Amino acid sequence: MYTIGQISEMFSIPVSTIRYYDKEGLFPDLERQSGIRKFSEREVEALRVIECLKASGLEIRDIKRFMEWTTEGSASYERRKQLFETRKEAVEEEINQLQRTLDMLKFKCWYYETAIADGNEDRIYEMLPDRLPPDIQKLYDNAHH
Amino acid sequence: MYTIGQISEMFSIPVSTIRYYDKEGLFPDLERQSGIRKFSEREVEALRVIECLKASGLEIRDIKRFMEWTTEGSASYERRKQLFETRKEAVEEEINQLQRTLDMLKFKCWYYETAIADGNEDRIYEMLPDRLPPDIQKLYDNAHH
DNA sequence: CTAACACATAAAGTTGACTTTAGGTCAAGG
DNA sequence: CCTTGACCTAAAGTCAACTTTATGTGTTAG
Repeated sequence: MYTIGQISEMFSIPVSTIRYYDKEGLFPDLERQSGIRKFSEREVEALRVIECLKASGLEIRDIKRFMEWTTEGSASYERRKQLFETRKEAVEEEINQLQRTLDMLKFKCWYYETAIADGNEDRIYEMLPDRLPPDIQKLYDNAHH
Repeated sequence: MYTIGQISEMFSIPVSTIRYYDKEGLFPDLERQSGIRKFSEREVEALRVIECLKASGLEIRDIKRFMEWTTEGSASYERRKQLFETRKEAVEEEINQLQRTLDMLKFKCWYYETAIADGNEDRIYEMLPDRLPPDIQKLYDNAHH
């Protein structure tokens, strides 16, 4: 059993944020001893799931819905699985998007390295849009539509 | 030359958002003809950069600073390159983080597939925390610190 | 005994990135 | 001529996710 302060330490999350999560219903079965929250391993795992679902782009109110499902036992296995499948696809798409962003950033790094070496952007303009060095051309094409 | 409506179409961004970007100073040299904004290829490329920097996690006020640098010509090449290098590292870190999130999600998908097959979570609890199938163990370990 | 801590609440405030609203100009079509 | 549609502005409103503030309780250390 942990206090809110210990959980805060453990996850490097402010105490106020954990109280906020509790207020929003993210710990449906959290116990209390004379008003004081007592966090068990169940809540520790819940917080890991909260961080995961948050990182996947889910909003607090939807995380709350999920946490309510966990109190229904085996009746909600299918819904819970569906949620994780959907989140998995969303994160895969997000990673793809970031990969394209990364290609644009790499292109811009090359762009300014070249501009610094030349003192101007003239030579780059002559190479644009389809006479760039092969590896750079790939980045450029991937990033520009 | 494009009107704000054409740019809105081109990028699938609301007109109000483009006006907001302009108000925030993201198009430092935007021309106007009797009050009406005229977007050139320069602004089209600027908007591509805005989307890229936004996706990299940069805030509007910092994107504004970058756009001001572009009006300084070759004097700011070094600063601009530095910014893209930093953003590149931030996005690489973000992708790593999302990869760990993805491993957690894949683990949870397996978890509920197994729970659905068994009708309960008993067998999973017996495998936790270090007797999981090898490929699943990898996901679990990667996701749990 | 009292001061310092860790805990608690309710309610108000903050932040960033938009979006909406209310009002106005101007050119073209029926 | 008058309505429609695309443009304009300034200012207020929205939303999610916290954070801060003001106030209070209960236990422990000097």
